[in-house]
Amino acid sequence: MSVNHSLADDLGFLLSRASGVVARSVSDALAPLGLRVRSYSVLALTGEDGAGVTQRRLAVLMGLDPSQVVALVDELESRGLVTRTPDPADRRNKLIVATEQGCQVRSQAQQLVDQAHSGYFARIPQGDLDRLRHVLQQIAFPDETPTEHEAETSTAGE
Amino acid sequence: MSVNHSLADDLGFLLSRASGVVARSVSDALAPLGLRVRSYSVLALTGEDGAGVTQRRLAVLMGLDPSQVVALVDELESRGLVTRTPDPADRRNKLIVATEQGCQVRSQAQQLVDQAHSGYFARIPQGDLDRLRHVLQQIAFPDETPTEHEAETSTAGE
DNA sequence: TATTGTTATACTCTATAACTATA
DNA sequence: TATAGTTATAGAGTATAACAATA
Repeated sequence: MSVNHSLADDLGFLLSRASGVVARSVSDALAPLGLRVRSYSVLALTGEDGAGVTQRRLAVLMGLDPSQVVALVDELESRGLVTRTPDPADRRNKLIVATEQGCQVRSQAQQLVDQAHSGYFARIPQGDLDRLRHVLQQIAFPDETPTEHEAETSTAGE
Repeated sequence: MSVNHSLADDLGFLLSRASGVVARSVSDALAPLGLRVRSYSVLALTGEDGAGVTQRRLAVLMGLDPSQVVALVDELESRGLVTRTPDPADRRNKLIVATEQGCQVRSQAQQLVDQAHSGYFARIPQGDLDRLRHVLQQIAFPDETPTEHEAETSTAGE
């Protein structure tokens, strides 16, 4: 399994290159909104649960150290895009919720991100993209049992 | 194509997460050899052409700015793993060639990288990995016509 | 004692401009 | 002039340890 390596065939290298290409494109697309990939991710995640997300959960979901989340939330909060309120049930938790303005910026951002993505993904068949998504999820979250939030994608082909 | 975003389904996000997971693992695996992902890539690329590789070409292949290549080559050169000699045909070019010791370290490194990769890729069917590689190449090198430098590898795939 | 968030710090990675030497 | 390499620098991303507030 380790014969005649060409770096252009190395999956780790290709992941890094592809990730960089897309991230740069997304970053450029988000610049007009004053967002970067990370702050966009935070904003996107705050929209997935109306009750709010704890910073700890943001860190887990984004694969970051909790200390890195602080500055991201600080910035969004100072711009009035999210609020940071202690959870009444457990005051150690801070619940991050998008403001109305934050929701507006988020949907604008999602459009821009989609445009940027389409520049790279549009030419690739939808089935390939679905398989790509599935495989990437396996790599990115190796511990997750796929049946948890995935039950429909059954590749099992050829 | 842009409905009901969940970040866990966002290809850009998944690329970044997966890339980070694998890169960290590879980086840890290479630590005993005093290499990081970047320096390993340089070393790997020097092995693909016996005549040597120019720094400019390294920069293009790795998607880096030429100025970033300098420090990488400096480090490998100071460790005696590569040599940096002016091209007699065009003395602006510096040809980077792996030394004998560099070749030894490279093959050790490739084994370690393979082990690290297998931790993530082994459970994924080979056909899926081939498709993944192909799609990633399209994303990472959108301008390339795949037949250009893929004519000789003839991996008997598809 | 354990957990959430926070601060501080250091290191790596990335991006850019200006300089040199060769062509 | 144009290109390959180099230097310098600033910003963004990443990793770690220590601390305060709360459970």
